[in-house]
Amino acid sequence: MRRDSRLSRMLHVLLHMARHDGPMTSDMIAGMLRTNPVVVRRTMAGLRNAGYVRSEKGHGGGWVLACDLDKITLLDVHRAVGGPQIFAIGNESGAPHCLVEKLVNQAVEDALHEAEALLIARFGAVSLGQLARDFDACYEGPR
Amino acid sequence: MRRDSRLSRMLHVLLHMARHDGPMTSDMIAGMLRTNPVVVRRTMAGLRNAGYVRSEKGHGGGWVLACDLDKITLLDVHRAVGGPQIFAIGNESGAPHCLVEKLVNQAVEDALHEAEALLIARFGAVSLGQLARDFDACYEGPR
DNA sequence: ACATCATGATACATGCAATGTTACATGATT
DNA sequence: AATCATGTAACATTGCATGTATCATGATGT
Repeated sequence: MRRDSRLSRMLHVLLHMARHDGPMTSDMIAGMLRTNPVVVRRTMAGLRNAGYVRSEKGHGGGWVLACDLDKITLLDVHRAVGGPQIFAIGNESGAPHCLVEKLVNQAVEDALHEAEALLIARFGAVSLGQLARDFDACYEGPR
Repeated sequence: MRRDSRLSRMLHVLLHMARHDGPMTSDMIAGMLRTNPVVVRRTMAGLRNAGYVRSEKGHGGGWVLACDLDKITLLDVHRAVGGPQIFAIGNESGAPHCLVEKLVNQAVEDALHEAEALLIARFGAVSLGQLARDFDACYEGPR
């Protein structure tokens, strides 16, 4: 399976939207992401449903931010794009009949759950506003 | 993508091998895992290369443990089956041209690396010997 | 020797989910 | 009315684990 990059992509887009006057079209965004405008609309539909962006049709239309970047965390975006499976490894699907399998699955899942909890906590602790300020601090030089 | 269950499957097999006298054939193991003997040989080849099991051909042949379960951790097995990608999410493949993208990728990767480090540590801290003893304690009743 | 059993190895098929692509409908602006 | 942009549906592509078929190789038992 290919790696799911929707989170990164949407973070990338949202930061650019914050630094851009007026709406951005799906074509512009697709150019930035080196992909197809349909992929952009499909993915950003989740952000719109969550209330983070709005979209307008017609001349001068496109995508605009609908809330403060400080109100959005990485976790929010992760969930807005569908909250996909985090891990590529895991147990077989069905409930195990075998007691050994049960214990083994539990051991693996326990570790995965711990790692997931840490990841979710980290994602929840970083806001897009903070990322935007980090960017300014890094690339626009000190004042 | 389907979830990679080679780690769980191999742990399951190794614990059964420890509780089984004599070699186990790929057919027996395939029955336990509800899969195909070719899949078993393919996956267990990694364990053999790592020295955790041996395989013998012909009558009375099959798979046998080649070392103490206390010497094998979940991490060892994870690596022996190929040390596959842990996460289903991540950044786009190529190196980013855009500075915003660079920063965003870094933020996501930092969180992923932390979670991965925790998972690897947890996997490395659990031995198959310990799992076997846990099993006995749980399912064979107290003495 | 010879039949049988089991692994080793190769080649190809399948399933699944994100991604890519095409096509057309809908609504807003000029 | 023409143009622009999104919304949606349908289908193709890709990557990877898994499933499957087939034959070669080596070990064991008669």
